[in-house]
Amino acid sequence: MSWHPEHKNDSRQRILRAAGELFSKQGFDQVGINEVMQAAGMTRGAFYSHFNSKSQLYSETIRATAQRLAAQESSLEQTCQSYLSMAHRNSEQFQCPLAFLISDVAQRDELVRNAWTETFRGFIQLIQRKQQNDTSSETATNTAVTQKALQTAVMMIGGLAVARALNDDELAESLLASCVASIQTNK
Amino acid sequence: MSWHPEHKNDSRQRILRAAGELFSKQGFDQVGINEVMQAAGMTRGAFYSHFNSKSQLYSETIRATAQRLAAQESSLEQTCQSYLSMAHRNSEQFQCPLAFLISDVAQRDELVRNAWTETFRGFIQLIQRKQQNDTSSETATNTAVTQKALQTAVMMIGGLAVARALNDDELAESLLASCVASIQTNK
DNA sequence: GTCTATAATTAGATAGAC
DNA sequence: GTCTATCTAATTATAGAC
Repeated sequence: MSWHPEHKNDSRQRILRAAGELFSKQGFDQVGINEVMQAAGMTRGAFYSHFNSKSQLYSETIRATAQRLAAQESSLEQTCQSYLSMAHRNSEQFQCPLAFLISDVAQRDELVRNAWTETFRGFIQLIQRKQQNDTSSETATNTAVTQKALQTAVMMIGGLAVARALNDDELAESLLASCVASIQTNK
Repeated sequence: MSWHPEHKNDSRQRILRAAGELFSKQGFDQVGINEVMQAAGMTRGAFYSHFNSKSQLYSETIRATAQRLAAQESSLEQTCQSYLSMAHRNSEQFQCPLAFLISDVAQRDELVRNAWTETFRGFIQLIQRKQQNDTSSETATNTAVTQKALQTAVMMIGGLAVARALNDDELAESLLASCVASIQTNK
């Protein structure tokens, strides 16, 4: 079973995917290494030949999940609507770690917080690129562009995080719609 | 020491205050009952004559902390600026549970999620009252007023939560400023 | 009402066989 | 590289003395 050099990387990717889903759904502390490894089709003992610690798994999970999500290219309007949707809020897979782990991350070590912060920076750059595509020729200053991107990012990440915390589907749905409207007005 | 009928309530309030600070700072799972009780000046065994479970403590902590914060009356502009400040982000006390526990809450039981959701509803009503005080005579529809309040709430809660997650003080500070500007423009 | 002592469970991490 | 077995430490919750 361990003959091919690809095998180790396959196992690693399975672990990262399983961790991405479980951490987003249940939070870092409530998910054990045992649970992650079983979801990845292995047992506890195999974990430490892939990662040094549970904390390292966390930081790499944030980066890997975000990369997977950023790979989907589309306009700002399309991105916002699918990001701020009930489908994303209720999804078992493909949840954005910036929103689903936002308050969880603040309590962790430097490794994890750096991963989240750098992922956020990438998110801002992505939004800036999309906003510049929408408005063809632009006279706005650099700081104004950055400020608008920060506002859009907060509305997206914050809106999804609030919708996820709310125990009321109707309220969550109208809140998400209000966030989409806010971004389109501010465009 | 347990002669006065006020004594039990005093102990309870000390537990709720200690839990409010510790949960916001470190998250629910990373704080033990032992730690909470020591911060409140008691030992582990006394906990269960005040609360039935750790989860019940969590839900009551959210309500109690939010009530304490909502007691401060001021204009929307003042409220936003102190809410979206580095002082609030870095505070050891008086952190808003809506922001500091936002992704933590989504994973908990009904008791906790109901407490957060009802606190959020109170927050929306508070914002609506303040927004109506600012604009004297208003022709806006009810749904438009609610939508604006939801957007303001997401910008406040989301902005503070993102600033707290960021491992970069400068970026956090300019992000908070962008959120304040967004709310003032949308007013 | 608060204490000390303890029960019962679970976690992250390591050791060594294959 | 993955397995089983185990170490050590921490947790929530309970029992019973004062």
